[in-house]
Amino acid sequence: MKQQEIPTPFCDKCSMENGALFKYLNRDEVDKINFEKEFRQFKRGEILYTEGSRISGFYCIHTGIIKVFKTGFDGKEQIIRFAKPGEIIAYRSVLSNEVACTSAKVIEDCQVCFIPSEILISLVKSNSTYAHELLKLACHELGEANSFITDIAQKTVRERLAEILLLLVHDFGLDSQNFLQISLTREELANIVGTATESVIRLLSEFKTDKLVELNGRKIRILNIKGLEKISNIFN
Amino acid sequence: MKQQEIPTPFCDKCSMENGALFKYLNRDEVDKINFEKEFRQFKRGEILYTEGSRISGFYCIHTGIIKVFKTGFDGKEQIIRFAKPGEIIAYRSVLSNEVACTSAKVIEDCQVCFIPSEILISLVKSNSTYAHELLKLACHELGEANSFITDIAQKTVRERLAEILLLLVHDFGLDSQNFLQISLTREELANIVGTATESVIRLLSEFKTDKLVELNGRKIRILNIKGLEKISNIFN
DNA sequence: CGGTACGTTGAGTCATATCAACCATAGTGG
DNA sequence: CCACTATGGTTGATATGACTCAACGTACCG
Repeated sequence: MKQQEIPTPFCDKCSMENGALFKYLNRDEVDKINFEKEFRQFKRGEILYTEGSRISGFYCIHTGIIKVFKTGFDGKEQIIRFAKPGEIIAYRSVLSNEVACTSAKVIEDCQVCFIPSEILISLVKSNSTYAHELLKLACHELGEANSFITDIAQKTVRERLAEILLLLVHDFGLDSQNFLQISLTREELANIVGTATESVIRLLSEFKTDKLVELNGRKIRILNIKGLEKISNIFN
Repeated sequence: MKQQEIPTPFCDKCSMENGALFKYLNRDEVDKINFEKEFRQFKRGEILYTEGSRISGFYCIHTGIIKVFKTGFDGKEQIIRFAKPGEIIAYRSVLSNEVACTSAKVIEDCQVCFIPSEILISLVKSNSTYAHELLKLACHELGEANSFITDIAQKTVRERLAEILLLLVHDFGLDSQNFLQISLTREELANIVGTATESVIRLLSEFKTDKLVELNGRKIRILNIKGLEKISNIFN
């Protein structure tokens, strides 16, 4: 009953256009996914899966934003990445057949499709172009992880914060008034940068005095991209 | 001529046994690799490839140890991982078709096989089991990268150094007298941990006073694994 | 024998974490 | 409707881990 209230998203459309990953599937394969997939909705704060659990499928994001994070030994979150519409999460665990190495929590209410592991595995086996695309995706993420490691190991908190702001601009964009199109708590920002909440607050307000950003609670307006680039030492 | 002086390694043997990756290939595929591959030798300090360059193939390590690292914007190395016999490097760039995001430098004299990109790509296309294994490898490395990010972001240098020592024990083992089977400069250790050389020196000598290790130049003798585990807060 | 690379130690500095207090906001329940 | 509580944001004071700089020791190498 409930399923009729919620219009099931045009997943084949979503798949073919949004997610670069699905455009290599043929009609039959897309039909199979559409048949097997399960549509789900989550609200901010809800958890899709947690670190250490065994995963029975992966998620394709239709709307909303999800944060993927690890929990350090003292309980502090380290945000690894964000997933937005068109992207998939949990595929790492499915493909490596390991337990989840991260947890996933909703940042902005989302609609997702849950697709059973076997589908992904069978696609890898039957569609070599698709397998290659998945490899590209995984290898690309690996490259990004390597950069992130180097940054955290070598840059100051100040540099990293500037860099993360730019990364968020790149990934989520700005609205017509240059407000960042993703809204995070200071704590979440700290958990990306890998620092304390108070440090983020202090540095943000420094950026504000330097006319690099404007602050309105969680709304961050980006005033000077060049300035942030300079601070972040972004070009390697 | 020179090639006759150096006995070409039994790469199909090496391939089938050492490298988990190659055991999924059939006779024809192994033959093709053996035909196309190029045997190469490098001495400590030599460079196999550098960050930013386009890669025309990947390397399979037969003997020796190679460090894979990124160069930070101030020229400081961040070691991402070590590659040892049976492992492959540079596959990330080949598969993602991106320029190298790391450099590779010899730590211990090595013999490697260089295998052209096309071979790897064609294997991915023709052998789905192999593609799946590569995916597992990449996804597994991704999981390790995520852990490393969390560690660097949250743990102290002291904790990380202890953890790295344990990781080296795990990956390279101890000899009969409990000496670590890989020899690194203090600077290299620092470049894994993500700290300054002096900090590594100071912490190592603290570990020594605490009877956790014994130091003999680059030879490190591990005396108390449990103690190091305790310091490293290793169990997440 | 001088040169080069590596290792060690000490002293001083600074960025960042920690601790604590306080304010703002919104949701809850009596 | 108002106190109540929880959550998040901010600021200040203080502590300290880790970096930097500098000097010096050591070992190997041609």
